[in-house]
Amino acid sequence: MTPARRMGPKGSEIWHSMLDAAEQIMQDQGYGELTSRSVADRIGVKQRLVYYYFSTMDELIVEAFRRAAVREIERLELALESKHSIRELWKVFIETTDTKLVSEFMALSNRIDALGKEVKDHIEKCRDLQVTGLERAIAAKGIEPTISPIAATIFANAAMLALHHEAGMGVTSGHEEVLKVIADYIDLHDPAD
Amino acid sequence: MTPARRMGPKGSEIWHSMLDAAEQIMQDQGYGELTSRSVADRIGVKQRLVYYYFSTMDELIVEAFRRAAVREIERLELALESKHSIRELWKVFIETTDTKLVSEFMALSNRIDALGKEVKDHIEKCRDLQVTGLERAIAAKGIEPTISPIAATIFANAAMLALHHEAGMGVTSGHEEVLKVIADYIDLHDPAD
DNA sequence: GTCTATACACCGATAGAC
DNA sequence: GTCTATCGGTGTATAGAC
Repeated sequence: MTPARRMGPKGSEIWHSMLDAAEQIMQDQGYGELTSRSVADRIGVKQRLVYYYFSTMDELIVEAFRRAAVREIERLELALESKHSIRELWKVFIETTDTKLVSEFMALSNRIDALGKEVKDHIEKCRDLQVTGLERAIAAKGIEPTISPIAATIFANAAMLALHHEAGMGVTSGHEEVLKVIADYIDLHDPAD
Repeated sequence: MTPARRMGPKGSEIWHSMLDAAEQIMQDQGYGELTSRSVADRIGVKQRLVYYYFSTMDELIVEAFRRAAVREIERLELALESKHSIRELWKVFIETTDTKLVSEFMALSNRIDALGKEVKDHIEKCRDLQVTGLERAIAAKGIEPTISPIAATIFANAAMLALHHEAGMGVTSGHEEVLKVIADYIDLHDPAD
């Protein structure tokens, strides 16, 4: 056994700022530009320090995902407690999900096995929360759902990702129509008081 | 003006095989592994030759996308001529679209401007063909559509991308339900004889 | 058309001083 | 904790021989 390299504390201020930098780089330039040097440059330290806080770049990436995933679950759980949970769950996704970051992590998960596992777990956790919220709301209002809660969840999330993606490229045809379908679905299953 | 470097002919056999290699590398390993060396290795030539056929790697990537896009348009146009055009259009997407490749090109389009333009044009072209086919089929059968053709097109494509992605990661919950919703939509708007 | 050889930049990761 | 310095590897791209 080679002795473990001396390492910095998880959760410290600089640890967080490195993950912040990593997120920003992936958003702005894609994972191809995410390197120990680009992270260090962005927060004004030397490259060597990145390897004091993370043993490999892959580990940094996995930690960045894990932190972002925890945040998203917290937002979803908060929305679930709301009176208008369907509306709030949808707002969490449409307003706070960073679709660019999502794509980068999904692409990376193909070549970093540890990340693939994290991503899979996270998707399943999110889906459970959303479906549970939808089912509960439907049961409470005593409405017959037009399509199954799980299918509705998948359609809504997939469409939102696509719309964000396309908008980022300058394509917007049909977007209004899609949002209207979703809004109608919400109005039907979670009517305002 | 620096004189243009001597270049190999577009469309030659080896030109195509280089683009084939590029596609395969992106599918298997992601665009991070797409390099002049990996392309050359895969077809058994030396790295230098890639720069005889393409002036930069970005150009190779754009050409790879352009070739794939032309193929997809051809498949869609063929499907449009069919009697059951909705069914056939859907089959083109679900059976022949390589979603992994799509994601890679979409990610790349954020940092290669020339590619971004190509991708935007292609999305719009595909959407037009699909929507036209759907509208025509609906008019021919004299049916009142449940949701607008363009929204249906976007939902279906987005859902298919998401399902493929998730399946690739081992997530399959809710997939059957989504496919059933789409199948029902098709049955309703494009009934078999 | 295809090759050898090479320039130069940048990557991940480590040794070890302060 | 943060640094300087450095290794070996690999990337893009070019010069120029055959």
